[in-house]
Amino acid sequence: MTKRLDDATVEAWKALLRAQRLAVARVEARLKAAKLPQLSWYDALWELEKAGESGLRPFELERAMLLEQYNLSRLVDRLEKDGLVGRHACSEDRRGQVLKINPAGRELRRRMWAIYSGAIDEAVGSRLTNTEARTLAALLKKLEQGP
Amino acid sequence: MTKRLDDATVEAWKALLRAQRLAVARVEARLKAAKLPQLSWYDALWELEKAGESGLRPFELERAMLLEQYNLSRLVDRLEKDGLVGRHACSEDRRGQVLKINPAGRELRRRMWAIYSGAIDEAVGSRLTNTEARTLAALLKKLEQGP
DNA sequence: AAAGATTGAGTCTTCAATCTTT
DNA sequence: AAAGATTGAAGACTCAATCTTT
Repeated sequence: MTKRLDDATVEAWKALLRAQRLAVARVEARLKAAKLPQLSWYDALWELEKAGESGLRPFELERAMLLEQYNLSRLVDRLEKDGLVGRHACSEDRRGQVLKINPAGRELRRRMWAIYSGAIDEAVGSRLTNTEARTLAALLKKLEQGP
Repeated sequence: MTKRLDDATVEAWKALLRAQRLAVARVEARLKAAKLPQLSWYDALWELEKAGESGLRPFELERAMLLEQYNLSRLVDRLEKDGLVGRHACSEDRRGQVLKINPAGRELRRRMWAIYSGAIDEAVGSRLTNTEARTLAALLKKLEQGP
């Protein structure tokens, strides 16, 4: 099935790039104004907090966040240096590690959410009705499907 | 007007981040496999090609592309170093310049489009009906509105 | 003072190579 | 050989400071 690239597709592509960049810029600006770190830190801390006591292997976090291996490795370096997460030996597989969030990491994530949630509402919630937001989410999820 | 952050909004936000990252990664991977440069090069070349003989001032291109000034300055450095665009003196305002695309820039943009268009179709077109694509574009455009 | 544009230094990302364990 | 993870070097981005012209 080789469909010709049509106008509606190009419009959707362009709008996707623009809207995401703008929305992320608005949210990041709010975090920065509150002297808080970037979104990627929030994502990592939140995944680790959800994982709880058992923590996550780097490759699991990597997949959850859609990051490259080396990229995650460096993000964890920074989080660890700031005492937000810990790298622990992995008993099942001696190649690997287990990442766990520290109390300071939970605390920072909480402070970030206070700002982040308001920023999401401003960037998305205030611009769409509830129904529109649901429709948008459903359409975007269709784009995530493989391959 | 302080609306409570609702579930639909959060879902839309998360889907926006994920879908855009995935789609851009897919498209960039295709360009890279064809040994072609990044999307930002395409955008800049296309804006300059549309502008034609009169070219664009850096600040105009900057606004069209949603880039910071310093960021654009460096992108233009790279395009210029590769002989794709030229910086010309501006007669109206001696602080400024005029950017114009070169023949080599037009040629590269054409070669990029051959890959890029197929990649957009794969990342977006093949996953949505025509109607869905139109709906998605319309909803995303609502997110672009000020302030 | 404000607008157009650039730059040095620092941070983050990417590429390719590496190391260890499976 | 393949999977988990890291690293040096190079590329791109960000911040704050700078320079010129308006």
